[in-house]
Amino acid sequence: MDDIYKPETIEPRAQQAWESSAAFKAVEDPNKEKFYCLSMFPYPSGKLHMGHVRNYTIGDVVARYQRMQGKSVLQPMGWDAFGLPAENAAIQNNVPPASWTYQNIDYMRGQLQRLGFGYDWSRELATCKPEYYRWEQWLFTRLYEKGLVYKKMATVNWDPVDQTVLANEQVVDGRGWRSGALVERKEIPQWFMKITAYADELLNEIDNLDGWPEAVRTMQRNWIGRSEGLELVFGVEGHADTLTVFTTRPDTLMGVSYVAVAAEHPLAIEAAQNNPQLEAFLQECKTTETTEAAMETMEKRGMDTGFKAIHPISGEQVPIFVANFVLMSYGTGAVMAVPAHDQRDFEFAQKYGLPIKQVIYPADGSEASVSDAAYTEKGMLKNSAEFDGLDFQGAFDAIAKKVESAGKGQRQVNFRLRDWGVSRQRYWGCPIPMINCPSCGAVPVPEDQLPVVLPEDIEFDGVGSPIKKMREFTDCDCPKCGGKAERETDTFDTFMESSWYYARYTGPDNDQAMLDARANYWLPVDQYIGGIEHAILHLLYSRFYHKLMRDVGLVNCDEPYTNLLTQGMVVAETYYREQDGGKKQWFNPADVEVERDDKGKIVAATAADGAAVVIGGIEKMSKSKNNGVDPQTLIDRYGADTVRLFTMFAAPPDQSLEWSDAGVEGGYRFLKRLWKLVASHLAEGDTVALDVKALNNDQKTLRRRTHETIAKVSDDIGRRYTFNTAIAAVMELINAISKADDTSDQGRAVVREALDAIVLMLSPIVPHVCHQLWQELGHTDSIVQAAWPVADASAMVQDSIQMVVQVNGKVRGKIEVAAGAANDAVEAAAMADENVQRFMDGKAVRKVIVVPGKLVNIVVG
RNA sequence: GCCCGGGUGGCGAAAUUGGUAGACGCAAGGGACUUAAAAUCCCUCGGUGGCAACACCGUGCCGGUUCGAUUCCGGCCCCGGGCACCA
Repeated sequence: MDDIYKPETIEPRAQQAWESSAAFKAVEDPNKEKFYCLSMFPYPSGKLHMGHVRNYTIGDVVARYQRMQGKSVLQPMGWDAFGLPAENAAIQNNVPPASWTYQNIDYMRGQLQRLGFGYDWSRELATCKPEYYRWEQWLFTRLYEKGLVYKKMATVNWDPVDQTVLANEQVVDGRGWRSGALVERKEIPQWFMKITAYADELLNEIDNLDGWPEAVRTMQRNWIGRSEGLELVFGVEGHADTLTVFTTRPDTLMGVSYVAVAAEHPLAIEAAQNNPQLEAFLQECKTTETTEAAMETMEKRGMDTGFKAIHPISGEQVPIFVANFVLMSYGTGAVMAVPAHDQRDFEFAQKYGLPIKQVIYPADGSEASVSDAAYTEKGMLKNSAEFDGLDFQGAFDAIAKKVESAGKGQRQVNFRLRDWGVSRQRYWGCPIPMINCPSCGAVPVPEDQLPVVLPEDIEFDGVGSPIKKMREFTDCDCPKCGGKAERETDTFDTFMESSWYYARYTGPDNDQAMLDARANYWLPVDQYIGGIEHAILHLLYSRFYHKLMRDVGLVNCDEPYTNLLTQGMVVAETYYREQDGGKKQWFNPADVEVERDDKGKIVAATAADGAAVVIGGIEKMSKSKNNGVDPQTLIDRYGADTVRLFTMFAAPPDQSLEWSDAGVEGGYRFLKRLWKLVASHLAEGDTVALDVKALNNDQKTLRRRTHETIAKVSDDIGRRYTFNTAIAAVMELINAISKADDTSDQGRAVVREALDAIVLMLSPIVPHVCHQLWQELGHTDSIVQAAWPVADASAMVQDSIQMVVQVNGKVRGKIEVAAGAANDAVEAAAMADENVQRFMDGKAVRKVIVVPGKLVNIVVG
């Protein structure tokens, strides 16, 4: 055996062995337990970043571990290939988005292979291929027939200079990122999927997802946001129209002092016709960003329309205001305001001199002022006419009954969750398979005309999607009436593709159907692994999609992912320089020199040109912030195993990982030690068979540590997913072996048993070096298929154990007692300890707590 | 602003169910080997005091529950993620 660790030799050799034996080919074997291990597929942005390496290493460790448990494993990989960055790159490099994407896929596939991940590459898919997205189009037309798809007006960011729709990411401080123009809100017709029709099921089944992190389940529950309330109809004085609002606090109804409507609301527009000031305000409202964060943090402003709303119970007239925080496309475009009991309404009322009428008081009769802030607790009603004295629920019921019988409202369950807008006015996406006919309206593309193929050979200038002007794409005949019609040129939200790819991996070669029987062998995914940033949107959309596919008969389970591991982000420091016009130029950490204070904190930074850059704070590694660390450099230098080892050792998987180059070297050193340990053991010649009855105490101790380590590592990898502590445990065992200097036959046999176990336990994490070491240790099977080691309980029995003795909760001594010693014997031994005696100091013993096997606490005083 | 996480040595972290705070590793310092360097090996390594034994302090901050709190509860500060068109 070569006594020097040479990853550059052993890694390609191991990979060839796996490839030629088709080691990771997934087989639908009905006689084996299946395990579907899935990592979130990457967007092919150019090259792998550390977040990918981390994600895919975790997945590969889990998949290899499960294979060693004897299961039939599916671990696939593919490409989330549609998206905005391809369009940006197309403009920058003057290359069509398709060829840019395909080049990136080729490069990144090579990187994944270089890292030795055990994927079944025969199942690889790319979402930008018609063979993939045709089924998405097919499902969409089925859902249209089922009434789960509809079109309505919705708000977008409009760049008035470029005459194009912008993504939220393309709006920087309220301006278009390319034109710099003030971005406006615009309402355009868009396609929606009725995710709200599944809101109840999506919410209720969260209770069953006990393999998911509690944080994600809570976030999803809050996002869906079920609330029970009342829909109320306000009349409008001198007007035929009415205003409908929803409230979860009908008990405060008698405290309503105004109603607020969106700037796009018909009443607002009507009022503005003879009011230039109001018209100017409506125009201003159009320039607020549409993100919820922007809406919630901006200054709340409004203006009186002059219209009066008629209270559904009192008949009192209250002013109707236009408010910049009400959006036409969310809910009914109107809200009722109770300044005394809602903080936002309170601030608005103070600003515009509107009445603040308190109608809720603490039930215990104490005082609650509304002069400085709203009183938002539930309590008892006053100043509410016939409802005085009722509590929240009593008032809710009474008011509901009253408005229902008057036909002015009804009880309603409302969800925060809104229907999913899937239209995007962009080129590089899946064409929406609909046709707009002047006489028939929207008509789905018939199945025999699918797929609607996105033209890939196009000129791309970045101002609008090129297919919108492409007559050969848009011109078509109406499938219904045969007349001239126009094809839809919007494309799907890219979340559509990522919502069902996990299912397509089970049968990616099927050109007759979206899914087949293989889906029901593999699904649901047993372990899904991906970034915490996907905790809500992607995971909720794909849960929704799974139910859609179930309800058209394609899958027979209810949820797509049984267990979920949300890995923390790989974060790094950001550096930038502000340019003219407020744009930021981002610098990669690799190109920045930093100055640290004596505590190691970064205090100043300079770029390669020697001039200072601004320290932008630690953020998720991303292309837009240019703070990614290129894993390729490390792979080239140390090999795949070192990179895999370090990413798994540096932090537990669900925690965010702050990148630092230091530490990788330590991983490399560890692998060299491991290699040398095996090499020097083998150099001493053959070992005899282990005879557990012939072991001396030291040999027993080392063997006990081996089996304790097996137990711990199995638990850490199989149950806890704390790979960092698993690696630490193996390191401790290796340190123990290195210290042992026992050249006797049985001494060497104990070491041999430990080495076999170590190589097996490390093989999911550092598979290349373990593949080689396994062979060197004389095994003829491939370690990929080898069985995971099992801890021998009889080897872990201990005769005596150490216990801690505390006096008043502070450690004052340690005692050695027989395992399983009785409490009073332990207590007596604790009292006898010299240092313990010193601290008891003749004081009265008030209490003694014995925690068997752990500690004794003597309370004196 | 709202929802969800996190905060422990110089650094990454460990402590799994309320029971020895700092395992394992990195960096640093000292030593061995070497003509030298690299590599490797050994030792030290939370702070303060002490020759030492040992003592006191210490898990973002303030308070509480408990024999005992990094862990549970209340309040606050800071950092990260998400907020529906980045993926």
